[in-house]
Amino acid sequence: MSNSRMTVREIAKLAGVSVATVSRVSNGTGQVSEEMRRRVLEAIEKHGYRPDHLGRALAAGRHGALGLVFPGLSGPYFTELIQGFESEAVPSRASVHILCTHLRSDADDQVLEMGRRVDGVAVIGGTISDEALLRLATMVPVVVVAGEGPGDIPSVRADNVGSMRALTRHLLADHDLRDLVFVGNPAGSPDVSERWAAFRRAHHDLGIEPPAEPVAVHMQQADGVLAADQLLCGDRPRPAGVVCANDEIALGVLVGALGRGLRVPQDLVITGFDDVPAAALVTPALTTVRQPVRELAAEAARLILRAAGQPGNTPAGSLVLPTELVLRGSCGCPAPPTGGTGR
Amino acid sequence: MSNSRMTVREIAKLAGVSVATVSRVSNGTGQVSEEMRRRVLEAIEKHGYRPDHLGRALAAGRHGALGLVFPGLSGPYFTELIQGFESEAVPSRASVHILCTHLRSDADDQVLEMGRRVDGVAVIGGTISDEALLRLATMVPVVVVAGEGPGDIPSVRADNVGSMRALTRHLLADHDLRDLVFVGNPAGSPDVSERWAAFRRAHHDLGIEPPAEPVAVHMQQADGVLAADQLLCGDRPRPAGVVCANDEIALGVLVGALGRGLRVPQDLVITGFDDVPAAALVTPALTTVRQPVRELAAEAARLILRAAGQPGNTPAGSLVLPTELVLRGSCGCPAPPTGGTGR
DNA sequence: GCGGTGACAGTAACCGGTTTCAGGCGACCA
DNA sequence: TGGTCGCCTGAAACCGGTTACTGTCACCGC
Repeated sequence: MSNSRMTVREIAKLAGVSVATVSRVSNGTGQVSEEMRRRVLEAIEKHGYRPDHLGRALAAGRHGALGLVFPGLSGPYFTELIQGFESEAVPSRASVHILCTHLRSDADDQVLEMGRRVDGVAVIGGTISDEALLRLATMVPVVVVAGEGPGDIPSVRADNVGSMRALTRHLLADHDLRDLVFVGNPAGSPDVSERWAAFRRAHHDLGIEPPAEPVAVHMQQADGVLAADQLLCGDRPRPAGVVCANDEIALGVLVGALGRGLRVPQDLVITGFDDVPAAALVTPALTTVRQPVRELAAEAARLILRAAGQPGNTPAGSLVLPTELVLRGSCGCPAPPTGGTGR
Repeated sequence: MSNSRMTVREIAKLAGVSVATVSRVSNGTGQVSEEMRRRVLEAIEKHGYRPDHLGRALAAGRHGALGLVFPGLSGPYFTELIQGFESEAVPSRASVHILCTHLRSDADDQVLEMGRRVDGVAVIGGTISDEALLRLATMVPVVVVAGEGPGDIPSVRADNVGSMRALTRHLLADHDLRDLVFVGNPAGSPDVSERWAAFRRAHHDLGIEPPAEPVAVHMQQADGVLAADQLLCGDRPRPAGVVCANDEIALGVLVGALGRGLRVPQDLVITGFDDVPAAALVTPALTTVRQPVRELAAEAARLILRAAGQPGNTPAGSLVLPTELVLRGSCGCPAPPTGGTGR
């Protein structure tokens, strides 16, 4: 195998056949005699020929690629998302292009540029403007993940409302807690926005006045530690429970609380959202909501692949995947049977 | 703007000019009279024409894309890596293809396939076989990140040895600790392998016998919790210090230790590696080694872009970025001035 | 008036594949 | 022996851009 900068025409010449035959052999399409096939394969093998993706894609009118757009990478949620998406795309021989719009002002343009390089795009909710989303959708199939798209752009998301409402109700009714705070920034993502709304709703359901404002922080563990600083430091009365927008924040709050010598759940109840691996393992184990993140992304990839495969370019309707309330020790529920992993 | 499935030739016909003129206008190259330019721009605007990336790339003989290959996504380290890489690629109008080989048996093939779709690839050390790496390098410029490549494949990595040796020496000599354990799997990645070797080396430097085996776990927080279970649970004598292969493991161990009522650093010293944001914020703050992960990845992207820009396809030599020992409370050093963030 | 020059536009080749279509050829049948 | 049919092969068109090259025309100086 020499240089791989061989073209069909060169291989054809070397094998003494036509380019059509080389193409047929390398794709396994059409009828080719044994003798021809042997000659072609020999030449291909000898020179390490591999057809160029660009030529192939151009002829096929298909890029063989999917795009994934997200605001920024933070924590297990996004890594799960990426892996779920990727694991669905790769077996379909589609490569995965990522675009991380994080704080970039020209995000919309970059997304549109991506639209010319892939066969379909999954956009995490709240990442780009509705206008850009709509324009993108005129170019390629688009799916919004964890959020809702404008127009009839389909979406794939988890059931935030049901579980968060159940979780909050559990704290308020079953554990008879008052003075809950919500940690997370509703303006930061559609998911958090829904969770905050459901948190308030659960209060109203029971005729309890919810807090007026959330503790608006970002979504990483460090932000949870900061929130703990803010909530537990000195002067203000300590809340009875901290309902966090995700597990990472919750783990940060947990570390902050334990580091201050507080006992969880006796002195402070903490809950998360996502059920990341660490949630089951910390002491006390974290009460949270299990969300099928990987599946969510895989479903998005499937939708796009299906739509890209058809001429009609129309991804089918939206999808809401179920979530599951996971009660563990950090809300005051008895810890599971033994200190088992629960993984 | 109607459908974007317009071609140069259609636009040319609509504007009453030749394709060459359309191309010149849309690229801003060559000389075009004001009148022609106006007509073309009008047609482009009216029909929402955007040149197809495939045709362009084919003509240019360049994909306009870089690849990034990693074993699996876990934690802040990889998210930083991706973001660093991406933030360098995007301004150069290169899209980023990712490939997550995680447990896939056909990883080598998939990497070679990627080699036909991009202008260059960065591979995280220890992700694919040396053979695949060498073949990949015959197709496109390749850089190994956090590890060493076979042959003359260039690499970009952080100085693991110097800092880990200094850190271990600090624990042994300055804090006079014995019975240190190392948590991390040297076989899992070149980075950990170097850190484990440096940990042992520091022992030998001082004539102290290092532990024969590391506590081999993966690199996530949950794995740290598991390691804590294993190390602190009951029967065996508790080690004096736990040197972790990264901060996530360390945070897991910390949570595990605090959850058991141990005091850190009085009862147990814990150190990490990476200096993730949470490291400075937990109580006690984590002694660790700061590693410029984002810069590492950005440097890799720059190397590849440079090599891809030249015909010679030869990325220049390797690069070792400096790291920095960060002493905080978890090793027994006095906590920094106040509880400040140190971020 | 003529040759030279510079600005601009268009034709056609090219990038590297796939695929249509037409034709050659042997087998088989009447 | 002539006619069909089916299998195989190759020439050429095509995918959607870019660009080398050719040509036209106006304007300039001598």
